[in-house]
Amino acid sequence: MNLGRLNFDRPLIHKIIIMSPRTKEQIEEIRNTRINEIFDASLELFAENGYHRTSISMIAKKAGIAKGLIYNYFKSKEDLLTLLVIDGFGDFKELMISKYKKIDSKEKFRQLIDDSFNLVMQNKHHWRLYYSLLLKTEIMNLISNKLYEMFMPFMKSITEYFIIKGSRNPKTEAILLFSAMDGLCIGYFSAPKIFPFDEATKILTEKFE
Amino acid sequence: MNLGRLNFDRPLIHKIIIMSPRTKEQIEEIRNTRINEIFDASLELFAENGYHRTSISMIAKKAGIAKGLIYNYFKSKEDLLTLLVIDGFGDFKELMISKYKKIDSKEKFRQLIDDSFNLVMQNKHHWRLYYSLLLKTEIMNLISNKLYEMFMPFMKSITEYFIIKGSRNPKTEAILLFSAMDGLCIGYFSAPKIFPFDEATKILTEKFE
Amino acid sequence: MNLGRLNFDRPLIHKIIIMSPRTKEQIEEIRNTRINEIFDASLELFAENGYHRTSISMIAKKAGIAKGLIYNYFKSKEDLLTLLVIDGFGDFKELMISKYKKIDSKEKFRQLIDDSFNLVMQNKHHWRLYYSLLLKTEIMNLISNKLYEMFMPFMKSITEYFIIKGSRNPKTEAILLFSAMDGLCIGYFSAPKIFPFDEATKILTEKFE
Amino acid sequence: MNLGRLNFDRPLIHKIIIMSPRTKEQIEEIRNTRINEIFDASLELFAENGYHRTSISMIAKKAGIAKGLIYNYFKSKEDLLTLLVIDGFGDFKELMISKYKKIDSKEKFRQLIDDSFNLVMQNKHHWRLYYSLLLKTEIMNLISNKLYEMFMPFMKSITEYFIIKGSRNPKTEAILLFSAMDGLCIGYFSAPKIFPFDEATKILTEKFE
DNA sequence: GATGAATGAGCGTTCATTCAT
DNA sequence: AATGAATGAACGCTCATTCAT
Repeated sequence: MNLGRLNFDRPLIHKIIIMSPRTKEQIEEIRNTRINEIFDASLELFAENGYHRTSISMIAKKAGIAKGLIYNYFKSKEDLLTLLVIDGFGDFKELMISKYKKIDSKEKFRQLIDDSFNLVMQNKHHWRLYYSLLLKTEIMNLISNKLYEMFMPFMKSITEYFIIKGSRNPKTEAILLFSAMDGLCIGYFSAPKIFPFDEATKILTEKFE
Repeated sequence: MNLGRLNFDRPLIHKIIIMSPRTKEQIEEIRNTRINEIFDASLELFAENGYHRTSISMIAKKAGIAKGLIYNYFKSKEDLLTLLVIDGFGDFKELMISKYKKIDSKEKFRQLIDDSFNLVMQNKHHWRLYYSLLLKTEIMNLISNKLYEMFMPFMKSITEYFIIKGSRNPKTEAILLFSAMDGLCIGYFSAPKIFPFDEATKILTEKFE
Repeated sequence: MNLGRLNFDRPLIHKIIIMSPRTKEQIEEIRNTRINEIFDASLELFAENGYHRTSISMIAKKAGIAKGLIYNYFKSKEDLLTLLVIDGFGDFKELMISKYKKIDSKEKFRQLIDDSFNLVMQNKHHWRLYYSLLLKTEIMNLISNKLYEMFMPFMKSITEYFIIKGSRNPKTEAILLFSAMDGLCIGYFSAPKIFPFDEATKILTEKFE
Repeated sequence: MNLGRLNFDRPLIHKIIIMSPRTKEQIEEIRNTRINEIFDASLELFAENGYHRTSISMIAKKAGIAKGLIYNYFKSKEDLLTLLVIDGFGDFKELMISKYKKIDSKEKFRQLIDDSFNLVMQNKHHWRLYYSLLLKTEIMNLISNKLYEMFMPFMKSITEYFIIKGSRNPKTEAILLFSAMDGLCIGYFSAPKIFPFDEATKILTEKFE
């Protein structure tokens, strides 16, 4: 036996099977999926029961995850709420920017009102939640900046339309229209089965166009 | 007899008190006073902090009574809430019955709208609370009968006025007006310092009168 | 039948058996009893397991009460801890004030040291707890004022004794003595079965007297 | 052959990576580096916030590694703690063995005390941590053997010195000195800004030399 | 070796409600 | 009628630890 032929310092060449950690992209994808699952579960529960009567446990159960995981993605229940609300305005914001920067005809005005109400009806959970928070000062303070950013384009376009129309007080008339639309949505959400939503929106449009 | 053996410090198991006689009326009066004290305290605290952030302890402290006593008058916190809300509509109901059974002129219509908004402004706490509950299904279910009783006279008078005016869809137009008024009030409560409430109500009246 | 003879307005005389609410004294007594029960349970558990490893549940269970009740008496777990620690210094404070305002002989100095160590041995739980907190900055900040008030008389008397003895640096020597005593106690608590506490305190006294 | 039918985007179940060969030494080196990074991060955080208020996440973040990796090197958080404490005594142990096996003069005794305190001041984080654990029975049980091994040479040398000096109870006097030193260090760590550490250590030395 | 998403037990705390007095 | 001590379920949240990758 000649041990001298063996070189113990020579690096051993292995083939090592290594479970690589997930790539950043994979993690990003997981996170997005999870966040959306949490959003979906929260939105439904908040809209159904209200914020205070919905517990983190309920959300976790509905989303099919462990309670603690929610805190990997959101700092607190309140943080989840505000991000959820803001997230829900995405479509509205986009619509305003892409289509209604300028309203120069009665026809376009009608379309704006119509599209707005349609968006609400397509995202009922979100808008119901939003309206249920309108009088919660502490929540509104947290998202008022975002709300301003969201609704200002709408208000601006409407106001300009009323100026063109020759309104005596275009700004206030825009606020009134806005409030009336809110009132209709709230009325609808308060009693969806019996509220004559479509007819009422039609009359509203006629009164302001 | 050895009085020394009697322990006068021994606690009395029951204290039997011979009450100064109270008539049923006196008792009723005490109850009403207490209930109003509890209502006042609750209303203020609910308006300030919201329902969930107001505890029974806080209400008791503010009303100057013991926690347990509240349960002599109300079955539960929710029961207190619903009775409180209903109680606050008293003025509105009375006004509708006494003054606006029949609206037969533009002038009277204007007065109705004006008086309604004034009532809201005079009982801000109550109306703020009411609006904050509008989308809480479980609360609304409990008081919907009372609400119907309260608002139906108003709706009826308005609808009749719109019929007289020749509206194509008087009932829906009444609902729209009603919703718009709610929207204005909610808008006002949401941002009382900057909301152009008086101007907006004026324009609203003009649009519907 | 002559109903006219009945006076329905005449107040009805009842004997009403009323369960009177507890008197203030009774309540005060209950509260003191409860507080002491909580103190006893906490002291033992904190001394045994440390502050962080002792949960409010454990304290409640040991005290034989419901978890929530602890919060009727203490604002928080930290509040309980600080009040508990301060409470435990009562004897020491009293001893210093009543007996050791002035130390004018070697004999009295010996007695002071002896009495101090005896107090520690008589309230082992308290002193063990205190020493276990010495390096917890956030706790010490909360009670440092009380500690100052507690130990200053001791330090003052000792310092004066060292001045009389002609020490070059009486204040620092007092601090050294104080620290050495702490060191002995900590050493004892760290290994009570094998630490030669009595012999060590004797030598300590000889070195400083 | 139809390559088009192969889905190259299909995620690989395992990624088999052929590692560049690593010698055992290299692996060992990596491990030591990691362990020291974890030690450094832990020591600082424990000293800053205490053991219970420092989470594994915080340590991982500070050490710049992933949470899970810590469990490759330590069985548990408590395991990390004990190994960290023991590791920190290295200098002290070495000093005792190399320089103070025999103390045969007042001069050398003074040097020992001085060097000991200097070591503490040079490794404040470590010693503060050690003292904060002195009364945690469950931790001390885990490291008592190591502590014995660490401090016994010190105790032995001191005891022998006191024997030479003709002390009546050299062993207990050594324990007393040891405890007093601990007391001084704890006093210093408890209030580093105002504690007269240097003066106190000088007086201590004089009393025992 | 390295990652960080995921778990779930357990924490301190709150509070509507009960009940002996 | 009135008191407030007492309860205990439930809450939001933390974190040591695991494990698929």
